[in-house]
Amino acid sequence: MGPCPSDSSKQPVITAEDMPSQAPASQKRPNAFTELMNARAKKPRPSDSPSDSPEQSSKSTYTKAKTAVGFSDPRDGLIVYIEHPERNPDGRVVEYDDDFVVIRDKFPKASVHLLILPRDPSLYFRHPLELLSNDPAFLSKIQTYVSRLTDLAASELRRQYGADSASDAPYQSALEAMMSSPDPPSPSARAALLPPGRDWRADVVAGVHTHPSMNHLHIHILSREQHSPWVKHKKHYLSFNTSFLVQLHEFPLEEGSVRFHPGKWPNWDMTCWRCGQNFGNQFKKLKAHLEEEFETWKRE
Amino acid sequence: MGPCPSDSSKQPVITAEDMPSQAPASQKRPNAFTELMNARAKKPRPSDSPSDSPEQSSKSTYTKAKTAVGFSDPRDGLIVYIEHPERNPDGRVVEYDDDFVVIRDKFPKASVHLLILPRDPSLYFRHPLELLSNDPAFLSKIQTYVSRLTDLAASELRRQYGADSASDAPYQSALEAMMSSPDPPSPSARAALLPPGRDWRADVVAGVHTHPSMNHLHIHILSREQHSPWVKHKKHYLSFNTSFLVQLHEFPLEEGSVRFHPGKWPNWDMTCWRCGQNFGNQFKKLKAHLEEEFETWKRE
DNA sequence: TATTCCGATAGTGAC
DNA sequence: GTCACTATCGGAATGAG
Repeated sequence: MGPCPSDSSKQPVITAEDMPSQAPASQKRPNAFTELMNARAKKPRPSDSPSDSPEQSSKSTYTKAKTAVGFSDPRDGLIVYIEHPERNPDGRVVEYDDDFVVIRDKFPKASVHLLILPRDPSLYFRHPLELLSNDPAFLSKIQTYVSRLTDLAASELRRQYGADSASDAPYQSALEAMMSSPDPPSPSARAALLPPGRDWRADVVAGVHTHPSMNHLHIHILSREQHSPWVKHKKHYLSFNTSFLVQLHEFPLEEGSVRFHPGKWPNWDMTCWRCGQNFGNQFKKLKAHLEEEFETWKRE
Repeated sequence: MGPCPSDSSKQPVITAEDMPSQAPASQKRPNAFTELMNARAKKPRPSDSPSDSPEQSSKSTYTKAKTAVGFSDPRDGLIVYIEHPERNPDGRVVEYDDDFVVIRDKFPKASVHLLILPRDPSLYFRHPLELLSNDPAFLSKIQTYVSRLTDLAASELRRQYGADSASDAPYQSALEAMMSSPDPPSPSARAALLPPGRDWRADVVAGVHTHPSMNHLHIHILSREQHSPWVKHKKHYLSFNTSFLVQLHEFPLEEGSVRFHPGKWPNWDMTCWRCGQNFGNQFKKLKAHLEEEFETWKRE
């Protein structure tokens, strides 16, 4: 196989072989991981028996109540993943268990963009800043997920851009040599034998929006380069590149923090995440600039 | 010849036969009139000798000075008609003499839209409200032109829409009978022999903009129906359908009149000139409504 | 602060 | 207050049968 052109290499083709060993994927059925990342298959969650979940009926009641009054609200679009990850709607489910579903964002704002969806109905409509600031146990669980999913996102960045990256070249060439050797090591043994290469984790951010527009609680994990056709207007960009995004490592917020009330944040200037250049309200110019920064960034 | 579809009958095809006798066109070389309305030919003005006009050289100097500093200002776009009507630029010249040039507006905002352009360079940049309020002799000359050109515009409306008009039917049928008689009367004798038909003059307005955007003094004469693809946005419509247009019959304004300072007129609501319906800022809806009103209006 | 469509609004550059 | 082009900003609908 020759190198892929950059604009045709975005299909997730992660395999179990590509999974970095530092990702404790074994906690969460790594096969489901990688197969779901491929949008090919999913596995029923072990506890998905029809009778064991009282929330299941109440959730259905809730959904029906919403549709009974009229039309469905597009802001409720995440509920189908939360209630029926086993259906793998739109092929977006990456993994799930009793507590969380992880999906690829339907309108990704970066090369990698995952959402963590808590499944506990009592958490659906909690304000993310309040919850993550006041529920240490929940925060801790999320941090565990985020750490592991950051590795997943980093490996996906490596898959997409490793061949273009100068600083990843040692890893890439060592991997190629290893895989073409007569007796390749097992996947779990590989990482320890490879040079570190580029730290793709540094390009992954996780956090929540101060005022989410999708109704159900969700945590974003995405790469920071913001190279995506779905970044279409100012608020798309600002919502991931200002304090409107509260990153996981910033929690818990102190009570009464100004972060709870960002004011007229859509009026803030847009500044390049990489070089800091200020583009004011000129979104198109920012987009053109991001295209240039992307080309430089991926070659780092 | 069968009846023309309404959307293909806009080409000016006025002939000398069509000129209403009440238009004192003979004062202004009616042949030039009609031929220029056809955008086919023009005649040099009698006084256009190279040496008899000191303004001519000063005007050329002015033009050169403007172009010398760089590019020409599109707001000076009327100067070519004023200085060189004999060239009949773009075929838009309707008539001219030593004092005025009459052209068809390059971006007509109605079925008929003429401009009167005074040729005296000392008047070019006079404020139209001030000039028409304080120079009775000038106002009088303009009124004479406007009266005659209103007749011309009315005859053009008759040409375009007479066949569709219920109230013009007596005129139209009498004209047809007259022209198919064995011995048709001369053009100048016809009007006295025809019934009046529809009063198309009532649909013609004349006036000036309080803050013209074209630099050289110009007076508008146009039909009021505002049916034109060049009416493209709110200010186009408001500028002819509010007190921002000062009609000729309103002059002279009293000194200190509020008409000199219309304030934030582009924020005013748009209301239908015919039925008074208020469209606020909804230009597209107004446009659709004007289309309906046009169909009714022309059939009156 | 979900997308999408449509339209109103605003700034620019023309030459 | 020209036109024409681009882009920004703003509201409203948004499904399913």
